[in-house]
Amino acid sequence: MFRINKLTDYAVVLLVDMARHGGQRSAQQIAADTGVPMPTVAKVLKLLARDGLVVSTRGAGGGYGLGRDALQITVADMIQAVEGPIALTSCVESAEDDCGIESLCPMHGHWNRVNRAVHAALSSVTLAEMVRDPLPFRPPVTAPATPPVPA
Amino acid sequence: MFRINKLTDYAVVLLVDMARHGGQRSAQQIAADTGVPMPTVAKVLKLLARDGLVVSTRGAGGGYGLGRDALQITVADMIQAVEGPIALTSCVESAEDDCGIESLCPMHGHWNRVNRAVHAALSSVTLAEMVRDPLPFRPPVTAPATPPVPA
DNA sequence: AAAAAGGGTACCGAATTGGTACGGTATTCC
DNA sequence: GGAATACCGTACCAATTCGGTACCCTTTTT
Repeated sequence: MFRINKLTDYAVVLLVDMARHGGQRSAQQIAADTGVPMPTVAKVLKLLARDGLVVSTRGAGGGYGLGRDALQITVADMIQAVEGPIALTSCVESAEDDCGIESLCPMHGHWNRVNRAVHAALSSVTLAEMVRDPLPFRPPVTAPATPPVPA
Repeated sequence: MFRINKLTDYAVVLLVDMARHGGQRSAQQIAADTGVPMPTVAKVLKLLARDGLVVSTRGAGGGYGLGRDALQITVADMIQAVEGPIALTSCVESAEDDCGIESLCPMHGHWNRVNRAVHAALSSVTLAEMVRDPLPFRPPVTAPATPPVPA
């Protein structure tokens, strides 16, 4: 697991489509263009608009456009807009949860460190990069340099 | 969101506890020590054992011990052991899912790039580091350098 | 005013997750 | 050699979360 929401995946699809076309386009156009069902498009775009990643124009002839340059929109931004603050554990962000277990909490300083590293990684890829080149597609990383230890 | 499983959080707690004590200890001891309910401890330790992060000894006087040096166990290892391969989207790992939507799939080369960055970040923190210093605890990163765009 | 287009809320079904229970197997000690 | 200890494995249930849809309102243009 450890995967992003489907909605976030949609968000990327929509944003890339918008970046490719440029200007204002209606949610319906975008939906027809990407194949994502219209109600879902509306939902995602609204989330993105809340964080300023896209801007909306109401009324006839309105629609959505990118809120800022594609170079200024990172994957971290998208994930945050759709899924809320990037926090790997419940307590990192605001400590509103009391974690239940005592011996668990002293750990969160470390999670914070990990969290920062992940956030940096996610901020390193921009929408502009995704729009550019089609896809290099290198082999996945699912089997990294940690071979199982023989018993 | 974008957070790890509770079970993964437990895994860290258990591993840190084991690293602190060293040697073989029974699941019950570890459970009593950490406050994590016994059945859950057993479940998590079994997952960790499957990937070689811990080794088990059966029978009376048996128990669990670290499978390798704490320096060789990374956060990425733990997450993978508990939650399966680290893949941000469904299709990155094995392409068994057909993604449903056509225009979505050309995106996964990029997700792969992001995935690799995240994996590197998670591999950069080891169990040994988590066992060491109590906690520096710096401010969270939930509000990064991307201010909302004024309408 | 009427039509077009986004805004917002609420709700429901489905999938995942967290947690528990139960019986089985291996090893040690008496 | 039997009993106690401790891990092994599967299956199951409850609860939370997620994805998706429907409905109605507000704004703007023609």
